Amino acid sequence: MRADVRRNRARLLAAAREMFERDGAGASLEGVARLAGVGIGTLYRHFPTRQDLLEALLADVYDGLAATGRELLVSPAPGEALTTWLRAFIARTTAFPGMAASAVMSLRDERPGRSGASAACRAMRDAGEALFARARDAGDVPADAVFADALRLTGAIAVVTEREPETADRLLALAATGLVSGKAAH
Amino acid sequence: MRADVRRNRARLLAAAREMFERDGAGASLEGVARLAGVGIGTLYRHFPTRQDLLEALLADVYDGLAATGRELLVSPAPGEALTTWLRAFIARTTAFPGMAASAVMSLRDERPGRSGASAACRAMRDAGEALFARARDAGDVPADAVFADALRLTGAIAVVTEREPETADRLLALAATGLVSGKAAH
DNA sequence: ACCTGAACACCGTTCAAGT
DNA sequence: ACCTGAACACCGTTCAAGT
Repeated sequence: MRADVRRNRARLLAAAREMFERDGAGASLEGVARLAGVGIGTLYRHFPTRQDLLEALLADVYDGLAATGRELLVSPAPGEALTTWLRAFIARTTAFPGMAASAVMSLRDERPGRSGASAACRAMRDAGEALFARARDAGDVPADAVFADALRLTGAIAVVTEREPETADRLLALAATGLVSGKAAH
Repeated sequence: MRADVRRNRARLLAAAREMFERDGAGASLEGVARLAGVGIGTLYRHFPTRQDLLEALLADVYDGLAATGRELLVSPAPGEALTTWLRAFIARTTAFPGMAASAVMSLRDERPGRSGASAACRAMRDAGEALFARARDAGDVPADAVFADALRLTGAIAVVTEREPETADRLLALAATGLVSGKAAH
């Protein structure tokens, strides 16, 4: 990749992060290009859709979560390690309004021919799934629970509690404990 | 209210429902007005913001959920009655993409000087809370759980599983059972 | 090969004129 | 009192011209 191309890409990502943190994920793309000091056409060349731009930002988040997940794998309490990681997922996917919704979309996206966010997303999921499997083997997670569902549920909490960390913690604790006991849970 | 005003309002709501079901909650408001056979200014006079229009549609949903909640109050199994009602909440707030997000917003909205959706929302919450309290008294819900959190968590599931009823059921079952057992749940 | 920004299209919102 | 729709503003997106 040419040096100026790489620099433009980096500037666009930095500008997008700044604009999104100020105005949310729906911020003006013209504003992003202006702040990056490039033409609007350059933004579209690098990121054909808004979701592409969002997923490029998410890729960094996913790299960090994958690393955190691998670190937690050696912690003594499997169940606690899992909830710690899920809390980190929420905290880091709520850097700006709309980021968590984009994350949930990227979780659903299974198109194989994609690199970038998709590869980072897969690595993040693998790290989380290892934590999940360990907790399940330890009896800390119901035997029939599926990791993809657990992550989706966590993403759902992130979506509705953006910018309200205390509420996110309460809802995750509620989901962890279980809302309804016994056979009533279907 | 004058007859023509009431008729315009009804036409706008029917048109909005149709457009939203086709294009989601972000559908063109000009298109809604056109379909309703009124000028765009009339739409804005009746519903100053898109959220006002969405909440008017939600008010009907909330009325239905309040009625369902009161019926379920006499069912023999308190925990099961609660989950049935929560499932209904998800099913009825996902009539079109974006409706559930709007519902979650209306749950948060506590402005007292509002009628319409707000009153219907309060009645819906009261009915749900009665079911919740009964389930808690029966020991089917953790003693320290809060209804507002349970409803918010259910809304979160609705937001990320719009148009995927099976996924919604699985996530709600997971949240009901509990993701992580014991002290690991924080 | 990449970048630029004018040009086009579309939509949200307001408000002066009309009924 | 309510309705209309032209007018304005803003933004997303493309693409011909330039480097």
